[in-house]
Amino acid sequence: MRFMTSLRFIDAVAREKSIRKAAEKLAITSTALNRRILQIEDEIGQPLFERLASGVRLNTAGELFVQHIRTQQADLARVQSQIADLSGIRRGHVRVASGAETLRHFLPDVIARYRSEHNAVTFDISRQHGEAAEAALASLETDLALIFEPIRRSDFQTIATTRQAVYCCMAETHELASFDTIRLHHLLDIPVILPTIHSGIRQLLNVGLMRRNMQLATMLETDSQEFTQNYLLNERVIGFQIPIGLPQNMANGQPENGLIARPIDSADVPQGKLHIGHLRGRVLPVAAAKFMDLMITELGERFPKDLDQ
Amino acid sequence: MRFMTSLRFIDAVAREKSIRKAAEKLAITSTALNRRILQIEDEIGQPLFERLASGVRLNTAGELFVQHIRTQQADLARVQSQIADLSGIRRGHVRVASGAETLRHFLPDVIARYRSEHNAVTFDISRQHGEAAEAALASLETDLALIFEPIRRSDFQTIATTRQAVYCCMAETHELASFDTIRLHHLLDIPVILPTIHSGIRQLLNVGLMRRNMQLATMLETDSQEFTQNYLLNERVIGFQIPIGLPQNMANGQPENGLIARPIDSADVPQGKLHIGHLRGRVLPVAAAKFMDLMITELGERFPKDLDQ
DNA sequence: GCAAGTGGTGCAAAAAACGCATCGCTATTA
DNA sequence: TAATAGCGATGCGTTTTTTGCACCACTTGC
Repeated sequence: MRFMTSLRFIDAVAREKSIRKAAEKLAITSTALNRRILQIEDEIGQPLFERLASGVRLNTAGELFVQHIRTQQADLARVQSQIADLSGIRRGHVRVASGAETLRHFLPDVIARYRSEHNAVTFDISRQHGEAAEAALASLETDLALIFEPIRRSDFQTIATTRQAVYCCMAETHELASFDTIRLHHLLDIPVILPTIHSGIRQLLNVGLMRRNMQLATMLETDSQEFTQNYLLNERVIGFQIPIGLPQNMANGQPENGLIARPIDSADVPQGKLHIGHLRGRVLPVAAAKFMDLMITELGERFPKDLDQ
Repeated sequence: MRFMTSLRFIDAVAREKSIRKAAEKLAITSTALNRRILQIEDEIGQPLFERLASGVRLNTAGELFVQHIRTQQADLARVQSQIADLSGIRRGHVRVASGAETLRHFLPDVIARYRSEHNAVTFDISRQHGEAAEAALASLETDLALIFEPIRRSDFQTIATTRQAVYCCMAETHELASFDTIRLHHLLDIPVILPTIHSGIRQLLNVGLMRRNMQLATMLETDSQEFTQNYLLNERVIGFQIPIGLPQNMANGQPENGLIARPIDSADVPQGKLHIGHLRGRVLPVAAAKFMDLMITELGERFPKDLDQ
């Protein structure tokens, strides 16, 4: 899109906060980039950047203008997507921001299912905790977000939610594997691996622990699910997960690969909601909108009783 | 705005339905314009226009793209307006579509009042009946519309209304000038000048006449208020107007320049509403938003009892 | 006080846009 | 049916714009 070039350049400079750095990324010389910016500023009638010794920074006018550029880019993408949709083949690009929970099973499954019908559509999946995902929606860096509790910003528009209880994961030989439901007091003195405070799971656990004035024997804190799952096989520790992050068999209580999952009683730790949504007021590109529909369908199939639309 | 050139050109071709005609308006050769369009179509990956022997016409993709261009232009205007507003001087351009009623006294007064404070703001005032004004809002050719009954489209967002009774205008020597309020049956066999069917006044009159199963002695039908006002001095005919279209003295029942106005009893002809509004969902440029505020203020001063917000 | 950054500028080369002349096509008109 | 007028598309030489190089003026950090 030739007519977008100058605008893309300004966006890049705003992100890099430096003309020379942006020029390098854009594979042109800093002088050409500099002059494009001066030209736009001249046309606007006011500077968009403050010049600092260490680079540049958007001024108020620049903030307004860059916001315009980003909404404009997003709208152009939507229009292109709709136009591509006219010609039969669904073409397009979908950007999803999500917490780690959905990355292992849910998103791969849904994307495979979607691409089996529309293989011209491409994806960007970025792993981000809730707050960052909401910011990415607002700056139009992503189209859709999956956020597991809590929703912070009012400009996040939830399209569907599904209730998810917190599960304990452990080796199938673990002493707690014999319970159908885990109570918090069962976990006293049992070493646990906790997700970091950015995770909704951790925040729900904290609510339950505060209520009971309890503390867990935290042996390790990590954002890595891969680490947690693998470590559980080596030691008699407990990890935490929500059903959507588990293989379907494990979510149903059966063991898999030596691991087993058991829900925590919802009287001890409240259930949370996984939100699927987008930026309020945005019209999504066709591909993104259809992909969201499919995610909701898939959620309905996996958790028929717990889906809210 | 150099980066908008290609987009403006496409918009122009879409409006003219001809590359050569658009080129003439844009003061370039048809060949240059033709190549810009081919280039954009190439970048989009699909044609935007159907080529006919008599010119070009937007195809479906083109409709989508041109709609994008227009919203983009409107949003850019808003951003420019906000940026200009940052530097203290309010600068900008306001486009108003209105029926004839407000053109004689109300709009000139309000614009003069506005420009006495913000003389860098410029205006486009286009006279259009309700339906066309709503279409102009939807295609982003105008920012604000003043429409006197009825509102047809659901994407028109009313911000304020004021009730307006239909008045009879006549020479002050006219036999009906002695009544404080005119009843429809007074008008039997008295020659009248009617506004055309596009006018809200005409439509309200029709409602009253239908109810009473009456017909007026229509001597002439015209959209021109200038004609009507001047003709009333020459013959014993009646014209129709709403208060906002009258000098304030006449609206208060006093004669002016040999003419006088008397309201029709609202039991005979229902009162109508003058709507001030814009396209639903649009964020107006600063100048337009402030101008709308001032119009509403002015309405409140002129018709303190009849304003709804 | 020097080195390593930054954004800005003069000038020549490269690239893009433009205007002219002309083609091929279609609908209208004689 | 043949001539004509109007349309968009294209080849080519010219003009305008954009780019890259070399360099300046300036600030920051050591």
